[in-house]
Amino acid sequence: MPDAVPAAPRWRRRKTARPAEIAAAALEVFAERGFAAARLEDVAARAGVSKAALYLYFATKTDLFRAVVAQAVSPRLDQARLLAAVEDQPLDRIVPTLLSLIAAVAQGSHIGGVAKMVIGESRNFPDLAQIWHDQVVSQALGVLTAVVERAQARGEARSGDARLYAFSLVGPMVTGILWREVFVPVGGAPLDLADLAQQHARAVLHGLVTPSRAAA
Amino acid sequence: MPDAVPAAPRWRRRKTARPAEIAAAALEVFAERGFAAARLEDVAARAGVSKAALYLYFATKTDLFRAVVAQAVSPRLDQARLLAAVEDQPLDRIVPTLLSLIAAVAQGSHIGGVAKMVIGESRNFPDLAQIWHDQVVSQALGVLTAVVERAQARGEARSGDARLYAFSLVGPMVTGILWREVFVPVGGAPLDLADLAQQHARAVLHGLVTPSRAAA
DNA sequence: GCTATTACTGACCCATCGGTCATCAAGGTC
DNA sequence: GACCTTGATGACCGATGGGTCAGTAATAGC
Repeated sequence: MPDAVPAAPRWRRRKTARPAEIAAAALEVFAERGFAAARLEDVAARAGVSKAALYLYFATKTDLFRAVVAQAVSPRLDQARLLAAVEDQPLDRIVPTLLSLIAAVAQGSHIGGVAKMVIGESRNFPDLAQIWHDQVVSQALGVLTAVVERAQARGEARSGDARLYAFSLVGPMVTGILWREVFVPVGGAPLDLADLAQQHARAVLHGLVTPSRAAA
Repeated sequence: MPDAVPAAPRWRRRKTARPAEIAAAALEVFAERGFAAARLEDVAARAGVSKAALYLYFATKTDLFRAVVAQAVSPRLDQARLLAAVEDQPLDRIVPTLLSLIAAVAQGSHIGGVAKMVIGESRNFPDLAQIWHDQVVSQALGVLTAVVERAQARGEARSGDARLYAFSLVGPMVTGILWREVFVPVGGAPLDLADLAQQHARAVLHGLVTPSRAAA
């Protein structure tokens, strides 16, 4: 035999890369199984690392969970602020834009999975539900409420509770996102969020009832 | 001392009453903690029975879970059929009725909790998500889709994908129910489902944009 | 009352999984 | 190339909680 082949080392030291990799793996596992049912062994395996290595970067399973949610939240925050910036356009121009953006964000991220997980574990981790509420849901709802109020002030939108109207606007998107997350994997009919955004925007803005018959 | 007081027996034999009581207790615990984090000991305690007694009526924790969901589902099924019966009224009469009914049902039952639990455990118990889909969500969505299609056939509703319109109709209610379940306990602003039903009905039917400006 | 039946319990077993630790080896430094 | 720091590991511990079972006491039948 020739000189021993310099076999690939059994592992490498990658202090900076690890945390993000672990958090990403954890996101997947938590989103699939929920917090309680997720096994750290699985997270470790998916991150290509031993279970003990997790504890070099995260003190407890709960801390890891928090980190994962926080990581999933912060990029969305920026997006929410971006939304807020667009505000001063007529209602029937801004609403389709906002809803389409929600659709796009939902498709290009793991928000659905995180939402599912936060919903499922909300009683066990109230502080997490709170973070999610304060930093994501409440923000988004606030932006929409403000948009509606502004439109009302301009006499452009029907009077009524602006916050409830915000529910009218996002509700179908939220439901659609959860639908895809929960029911499509078990045989539910697929759902195109972009189509939903488009059509729902038209519906809430101008009404489902055909104009000829409308009589508020 | 006089004759021994005939102390209340330490427990009673109540073969027929137990299963329902256990299922009710389990509903509460599962809805609070989710499946994995729920302890059978807690279920037993809340049912006023020992843990071992659970196994006289349910073979495994999973079976108990199934029973709970099934029990929560079947009454709703009837309600769904009832909905379907009302169908042939003008859209702007039937929609407020349906949405208000959803609000009432949500307030008078544990549907919210069950939904939360099914969402959270959907990957761990796909068959449960399926049951819930087939027997509740899909039914309800079907009723709404049919209502919309009928209205479209009468030229009463705007054209478009009837199923997506069904999302436009229920989405805000679903979101509201989850809001109450998840965020209100951690400081989210309270939400009146009846108000939401009322106002949302007006919004989707006749449009958020003030009639004078409307121009589909 | 006496007995047979069985609903119910308390104490136990043991698999799973979060968390720890002694040890190893990658790789920077001189 | 020798040494040291430290990222990483595998084998382990202990608690938790699902599930079991021999025994106990409520009650139906006579």
